[in-house]
Amino acid sequence: MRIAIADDEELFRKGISMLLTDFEGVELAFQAGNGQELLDQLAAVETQPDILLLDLNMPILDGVEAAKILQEKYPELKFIVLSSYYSKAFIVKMIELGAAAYLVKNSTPEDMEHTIREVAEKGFYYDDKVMSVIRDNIITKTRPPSRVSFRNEISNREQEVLQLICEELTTPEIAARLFISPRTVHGHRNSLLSKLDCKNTAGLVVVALQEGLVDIKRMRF
Amino acid sequence: MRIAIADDEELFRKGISMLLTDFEGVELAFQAGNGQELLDQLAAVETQPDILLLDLNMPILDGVEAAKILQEKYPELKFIVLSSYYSKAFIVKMIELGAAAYLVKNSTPEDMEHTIREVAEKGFYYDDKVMSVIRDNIITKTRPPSRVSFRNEISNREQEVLQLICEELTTPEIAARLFISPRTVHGHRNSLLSKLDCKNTAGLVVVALQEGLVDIKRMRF
DNA sequence: ATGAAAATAGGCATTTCTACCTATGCCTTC
DNA sequence: GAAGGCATAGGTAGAAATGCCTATTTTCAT
Repeated sequence: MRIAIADDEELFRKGISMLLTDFEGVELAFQAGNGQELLDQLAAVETQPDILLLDLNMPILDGVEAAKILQEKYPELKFIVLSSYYSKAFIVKMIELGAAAYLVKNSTPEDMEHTIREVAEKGFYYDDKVMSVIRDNIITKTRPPSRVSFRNEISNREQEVLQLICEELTTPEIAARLFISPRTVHGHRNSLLSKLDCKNTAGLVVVALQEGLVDIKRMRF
Repeated sequence: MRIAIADDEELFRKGISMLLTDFEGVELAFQAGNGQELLDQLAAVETQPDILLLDLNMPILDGVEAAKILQEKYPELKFIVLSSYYSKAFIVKMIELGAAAYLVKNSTPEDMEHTIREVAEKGFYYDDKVMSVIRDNIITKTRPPSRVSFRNEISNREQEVLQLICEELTTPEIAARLFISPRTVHGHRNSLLSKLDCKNTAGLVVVALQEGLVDIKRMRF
């Protein structure tokens, strides 16, 4: 089984390489320090690696962008995403881009070997944490806006206003859409800022998207 | 742990009941022969069951319809879908409706016990087959809209400004952070609005998050 | 070295946002 | 029936954002 590594940290790459050599039947295909190098190497080698360990944080061409290209040009290549943290947004994004697994960097070597072997055998491997994120994502995405965390705290009207803010409407536009006074929209916006503990509109949108408080289907894309 | 069963076949229900009594710490809450009976029983009992085994094929009110109502009225109730076949469409549908697990009827008692225990402990359990269906569904659902990446269009400085906007900084704050004039930040912000085709800050944040143009790790949560 | 793009910065005008207030009518819950 | 939450709406201010201009310097590639 040939494994390639794409990570910007030299030391990390070397460390992983050492670990991989200890694994039965595993061979290092090549290493890359950024997404561009990775693509260059993939284009250069004659036999493609079976599995790629792909770091999210890389200069020049990062993991997300690299994954988009991989999905297009090398759909057969199974890649395991390496990241420092469990980030909801990244997990979802990378799974959507075809990631075979999502491995946090402070996992044990045993975790890594297990992940690699599962990916080799079944084509993918999602641990409990990742599955949980995926499940949340499926359920909240299809059951439009309905969630527990902040969902309990904000009122229906506030949610409507939040939705429209995320759809790039200004206060007067929202007022017109909801047939209420702009001042009322102000009030709801202020409640949202307070309840969601934000400093400005940007914060509201971040929280709304991260917490699934709005219906993404109604938005751009 | 109290478990309820909803299945139209008397013999199957009895058989499952017998099996359940063999499991450590498991107690039968009640049985129902169709969806309507299930809802009646749920409304009647004083203490809700912890887990529900829900058959898909039932007369009067089938599993799918029952699940919709369960999701609405008893969102806390974890239900395990029982079905005769692995059907992609059903798996996807039921997971969307909040199913905690999908168990085919010719599984072994050990499989069933394992599923029940995992659901009790983690809140859900998807076996390899189910996971595979979910994965296919996610990837194919999100692949079509292959839109252009904005990554290449925005400059480094613009990306930095975008990042800080998403971190809820105002223009003067961003200017101070980057040691440049607020007017320059204005310029970058305007370029972003233009390049990303947005109407306001809210739009910028939406695009930034959806397209992964910013480092989520540096943000709230 | 010439042109293109990026980064820098400003003027001016308007709109929008945010932060303090107050206040009323309508529900539901206790 | 009192209390509290919600939706409604307004006053006043100042801060921020947005639009539409111009202009310089740097940087990079042809």
